[in-house]
Amino acid sequence: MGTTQLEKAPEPKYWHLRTVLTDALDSEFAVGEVLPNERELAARFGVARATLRQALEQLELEGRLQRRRGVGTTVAPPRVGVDVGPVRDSWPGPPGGDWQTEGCEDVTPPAAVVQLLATAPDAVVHAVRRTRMSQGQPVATELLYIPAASAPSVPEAPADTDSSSVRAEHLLRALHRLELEGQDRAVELGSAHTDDARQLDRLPGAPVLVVTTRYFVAGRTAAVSVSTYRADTCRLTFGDTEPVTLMAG
Amino acid sequence: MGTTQLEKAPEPKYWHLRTVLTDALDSEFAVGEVLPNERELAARFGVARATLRQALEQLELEGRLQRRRGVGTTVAPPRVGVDVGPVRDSWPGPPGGDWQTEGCEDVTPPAAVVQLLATAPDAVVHAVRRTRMSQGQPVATELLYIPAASAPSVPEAPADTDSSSVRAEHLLRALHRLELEGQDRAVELGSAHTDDARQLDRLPGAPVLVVTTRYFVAGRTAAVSVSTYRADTCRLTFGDTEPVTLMAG
DNA sequence: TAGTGGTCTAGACCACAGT
DNA sequence: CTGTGGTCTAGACCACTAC
Repeated sequence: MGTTQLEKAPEPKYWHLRTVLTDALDSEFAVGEVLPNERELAARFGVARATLRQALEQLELEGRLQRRRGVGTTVAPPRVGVDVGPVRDSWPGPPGGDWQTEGCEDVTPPAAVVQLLATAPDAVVHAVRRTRMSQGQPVATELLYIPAASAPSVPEAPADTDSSSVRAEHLLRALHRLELEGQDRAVELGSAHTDDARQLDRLPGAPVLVVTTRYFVAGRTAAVSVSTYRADTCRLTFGDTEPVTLMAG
Repeated sequence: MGTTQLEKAPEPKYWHLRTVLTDALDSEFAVGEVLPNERELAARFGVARATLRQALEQLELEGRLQRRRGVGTTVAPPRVGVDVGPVRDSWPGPPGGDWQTEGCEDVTPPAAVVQLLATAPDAVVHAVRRTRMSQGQPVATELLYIPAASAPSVPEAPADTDSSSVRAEHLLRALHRLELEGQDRAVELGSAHTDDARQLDRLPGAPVLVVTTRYFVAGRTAAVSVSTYRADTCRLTFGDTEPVTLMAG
């Protein structure tokens, strides 16, 4: 046998590159430091730029790198833990939190939401748009779908003079008057659509964690929120228990 | 002005393709149906294969498509909701669940886990490996890290004759004897490493949802589990409240 | 063996940020 | 303007599955 090894499946180059770069990031780079540009890195490793980029994409997805067009590739800080858990079953609102309500529209929600709300397929519901900030950066956008039945005090077609964000506050207050029985969450991977991508300062298709929350009132789903978190920078935390003394620096 | 439009930023081809294909999947394809191969699709849309593949990658990431080398691209079924929530604060175990314990090893855990366990950086801890099945397919692998202090009844260095999976059962039973005070979860995006990828029937680097759970006993972290779920096929559900009557088909 | 998706290349051009 | 990452191309070859 001419070959000294059986070597069934050679590791792909981009995966090996990812490993090498991971180790380099751990040992030789500081957070915020800028890496050499892609063309130089590719040359240095003896691969095509596309292959090098495949490795960088992995690392960006894992939250190790941050790439900005026209600027360069920098070492990303550790992911920020954003709390998504049920601190207490409660309605969304602006109680000192880091959420910021942007405004509201009347829309026919996507099919998945229609199914959760059990409304008519072409029914128009209120939709409050909010943004979540963390450490000065937007980390999530949210669309809170509120069927008209859940907010009867808010007029269907508001006067144009009624500011969109004022109306959003009305809707949230209307929700708070309902007695919340419980909620329900699901997390899945998605890709940022054009609007979300722009708000999150990402390109279309960027990986996001989509958190879908159902709000129950009187045995029915009174509202549904769909929150879109940047998957590269966020770690979603669920505090299932009362806060425990942190023991890890 | 020669141009009739301002047209600031034209949509990337791969993103437009993704939209077109999404609509096509919604209207013209059934679950399980196989799509034309990539070379033909690329020709049909008048783009290079790499561009077409960029769109397919998006759709696979979103759980709309399933691609298998040597076979083809098929329309994926809707994501399966796997429950990850605190049905009741409880230790992991095989109480009729869909978890299957594979065996155990003694390892020095990764830095992130060491930090959570607050053990010495080079300390060896027990690690029970489990796999979660759903609808006949593996959807997650898990490594449950148990410091020796949390399972004093299990010998440090077992006889080789002691089967790995038998020892794993011993470790789980030892945990069950401790009074669990609470738990803690975090979800983030990761990429499947070589071992996990193989167990999940994916390629290295495949997107996964990593669920990190801390188990608290006597005010300290008695164990940490790191579960790796296929991000393309799984939707993680957190039943924060007692089960509510489903109302959406 | 034939056909599929996965990897890799060596280019080109574009959009954007900073000067 | 220059330099960066983002998009796109037209090929080639490889690994795998199924017949």
